Amino acid sequence: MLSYTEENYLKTIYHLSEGGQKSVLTNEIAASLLTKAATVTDMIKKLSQKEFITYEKYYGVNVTKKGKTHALSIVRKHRLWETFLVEKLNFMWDEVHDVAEQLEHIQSPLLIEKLDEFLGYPTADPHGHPIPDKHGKIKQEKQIVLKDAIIDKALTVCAVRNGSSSFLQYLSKIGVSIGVSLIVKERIEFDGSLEVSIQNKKPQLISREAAENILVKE
Amino acid sequence: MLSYTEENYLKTIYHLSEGGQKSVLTNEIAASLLTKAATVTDMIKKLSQKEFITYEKYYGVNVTKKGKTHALSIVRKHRLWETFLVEKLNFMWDEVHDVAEQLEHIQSPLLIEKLDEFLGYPTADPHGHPIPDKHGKIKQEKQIVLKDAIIDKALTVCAVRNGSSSFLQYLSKIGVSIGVSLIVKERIEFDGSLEVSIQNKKPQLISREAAENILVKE
DNA sequence: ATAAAAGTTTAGATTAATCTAAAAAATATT
DNA sequence: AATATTTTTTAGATTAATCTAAACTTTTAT
Ligand SMILES: [Mn+2]
Ligand SMILES: [Mn+2]
Ligand SMILES: [Mn+2]
Ligand SMILES: [Mn+2]
Repeated sequence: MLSYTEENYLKTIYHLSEGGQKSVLTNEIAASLLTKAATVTDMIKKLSQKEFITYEKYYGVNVTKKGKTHALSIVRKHRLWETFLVEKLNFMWDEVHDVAEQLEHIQSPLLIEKLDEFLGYPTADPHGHPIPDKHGKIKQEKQIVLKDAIIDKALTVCAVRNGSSSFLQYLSKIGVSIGVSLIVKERIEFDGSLEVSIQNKKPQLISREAAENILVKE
Repeated sequence: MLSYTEENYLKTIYHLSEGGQKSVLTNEIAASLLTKAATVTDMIKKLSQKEFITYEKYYGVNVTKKGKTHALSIVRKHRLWETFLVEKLNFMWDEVHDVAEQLEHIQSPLLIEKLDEFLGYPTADPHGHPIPDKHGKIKQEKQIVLKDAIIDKALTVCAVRNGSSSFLQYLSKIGVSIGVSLIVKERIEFDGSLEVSIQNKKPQLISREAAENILVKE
């Protein structure tokens, strides 16, 4: 139905549209995919012609119902594969993204059904991101950005917003992973960094930058 | 290094060159890949330019050392994935080929290392085909085509030569799978079909066509 | 309200993979 | 040995994905 490349564009557009209801702009897509605006314009035309997105010239694109369904199936595959790599093959959580980027394009509904079953129908991937079920339904927990958390309240890490190796390796180093308990002890006015106790250990500083990329629940 | 398409051509050329030492001809490749001779000629030029094969105009191609190494790594991936699908995800042996055809192109040496370990370093895939190790070494058992087997000798099925669903489903139906014991009771002169006892049960007829596609050992 | 800047689209090329039809070479047949 | 047949290659198109440069629209700043 869609080529490998078209799928990557659709998934990216879907992710850029998540949350806000503004249209997704050509340059945003180009930046995400490390490609050029002219290339994006061409692809946009193709995807809108196929009715995965709607497109208003100069004003950006929106994902259609059909587009969202397909995008969610790609996201589902990506996250199930990431889960497989970590749970079954003992990958580190910072090693899985690039491989899943390829595996998400494998076409076989039976494979995904059976993989899901083999993994015990997981609802979140190794980064805490929700895995859509086979109908595209996402079980979303209420989560807060660590940066905005209340002082002295017991929190649990539930996801990361950034899947880069450097960030994930940094988190591993300071002892942060999904499910770990945190308490914010102090917010430093000057640079927005936080003093955080991880698993009730001696508080340590986490930069504002990092705190913006850690999601927690109460 | 090689595109998805180039890998498919290289693997096909490698398989066509297995056994014999004759050059592989343009039309053979075209037939295997359901493509046209003109397309094959172009691809041959590309692969020989990259030194995966040598090419003598009008006389066909041969796989180089470098080409064989790469082809074996694709075959290794294909067969490891097939093994995974059957052993871990409970696919039937006739359902795995098309998915493995896609999975064999995933690029990640780490993934294959870990998959191999997860599967316990298997030496044969669900069809009895040998899985090259990470150095490309194949552990090949001596095997006989059932058609040529000696009458009344105890045999064990070790591989199939044809991976088509229809053939594999037929085999499942008559109770033939890898490891099953067979005894050829009689060879029918007229059409070359064989009367075979499967797992010591009442002998039944197997066509010459089928007997040419079953490999056994003593 | 203009003019400048920023963002987007169009025009024109390029590369990979494919095809059909024509030309060329090798093989088989008389 | 000459001719016919088969096989292979070349020539010329097409489609997908990409790029640069130029043209056009929208937004921002004077
Ligand atoms: Mn991808
Ligand atoms: Mn993830
Ligand atoms: Mn393949
Ligand atoms: Mn196989």
